[in-house]
Amino acid sequence: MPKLVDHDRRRAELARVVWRVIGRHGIEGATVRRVAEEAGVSIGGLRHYFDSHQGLLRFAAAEVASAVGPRVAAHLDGDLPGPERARLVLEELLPLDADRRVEVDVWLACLARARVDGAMDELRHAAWAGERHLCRLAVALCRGGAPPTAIGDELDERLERHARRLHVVVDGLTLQTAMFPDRFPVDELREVLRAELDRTATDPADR
Amino acid sequence: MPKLVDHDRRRAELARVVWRVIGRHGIEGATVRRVAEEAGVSIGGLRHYFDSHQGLLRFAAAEVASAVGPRVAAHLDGDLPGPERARLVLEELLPLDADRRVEVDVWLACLARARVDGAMDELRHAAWAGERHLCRLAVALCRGGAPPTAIGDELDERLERHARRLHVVVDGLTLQTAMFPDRFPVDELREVLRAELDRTATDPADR
DNA sequence: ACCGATACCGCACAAGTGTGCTATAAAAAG
DNA sequence: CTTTTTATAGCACACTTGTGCGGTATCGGT
Repeated sequence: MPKLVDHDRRRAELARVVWRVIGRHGIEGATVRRVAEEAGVSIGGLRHYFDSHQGLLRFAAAEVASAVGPRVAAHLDGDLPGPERARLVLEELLPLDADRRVEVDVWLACLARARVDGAMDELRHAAWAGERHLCRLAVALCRGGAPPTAIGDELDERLERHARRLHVVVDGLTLQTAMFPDRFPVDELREVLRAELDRTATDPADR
Repeated sequence: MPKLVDHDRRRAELARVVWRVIGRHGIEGATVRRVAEEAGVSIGGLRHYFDSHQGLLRFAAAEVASAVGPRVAAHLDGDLPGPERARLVLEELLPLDADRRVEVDVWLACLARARVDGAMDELRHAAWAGERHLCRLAVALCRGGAPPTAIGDELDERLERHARRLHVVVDGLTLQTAMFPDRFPVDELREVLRAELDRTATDPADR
């Protein structure tokens, strides 16, 4: 046998190449040939790890979820104050640097494609639920309440409203900074997020 | 000469067909052939009104701005109270019914393409400025202050912060309800928007 | 030393793409 | 009626796409 490569690791590497290509040429530019060329392999070599173009894109999309997960988990246990951890958690979802920027690009592109593809539907719903869960977690961290245990666990109505709002704000920040990075600098992003978390924490009169 | 059709009107009609196609098959499915077929014309007939595929898509994208403009203008002068008018204005940007839903689909698709195309760049920036202007207008309507006159006029720092936040919320609502219409029902959308406008109006302690 | 599995290559093909082009039908203008 | 202008049709071409398939080099196992 030849080099005997680690299949999973190689697939992950190739997925990063797909990210780069999508970031530069959009998802319609992420053709099999271009990804192969960018990865420095032949078109057949790519097909050895992904049996179809759809499968390649789906895996690349799933990889951003796999990349974000550990990063937020790292913030979950620590000795920082709750609101600070909430901020760090949600900031992992936002395009604050080049790496997260390309992740967001890929994610938005795949989200749009999921409306047509159907193969990414499962992933799309899982990601929504995961993001909502993180928002609930952030609310709990800001307020010092009991964090939700399983994904899907709702908070009580008052806090759930905060989670919904945070979710909307995070998605809005994502879209704006991804589509208009020149109009929306990152420090403005941080400021908006911090203000919303402050509001969640202090909760003035709570309506 | 034959029927002697109104060129502009026909182009607008064809643009609506492009909307339908994008709504159903995504922007990558909006090929010249499919649009022609859906419009009931031949591929050559389409090319008589649009000299290129890019031009077709660009015009279709510009048409959503042209469609939204008059609708918000209709809300601007009226005898309703300010906050109510602010709500109506911003709701015109959100996918609250099937028509606005397809507009949002088209808009998001073209926004994503603008990151690669370049031909839509001008339109993209104009739309951003327009949306920000409407948010400033909504703030002024909620607070009873003097509305901004020209697009690009900033409010004072306090109110500008509200406008930024509203802009983020509107975009977040747009993305969420467009991508996850099943998870985010329209009445929830209305509730979030109304809460944010309330906050803009009452402005509790203003940080 | 040999075998066979494995990683990778790259051509071939059908399908689909945008676009240029000519042809045709229709109706206003003379 | 004839002419001329316009709307529409649809074929042809070059090109790109995803994918199937046979070929080849490489290295671990025996």
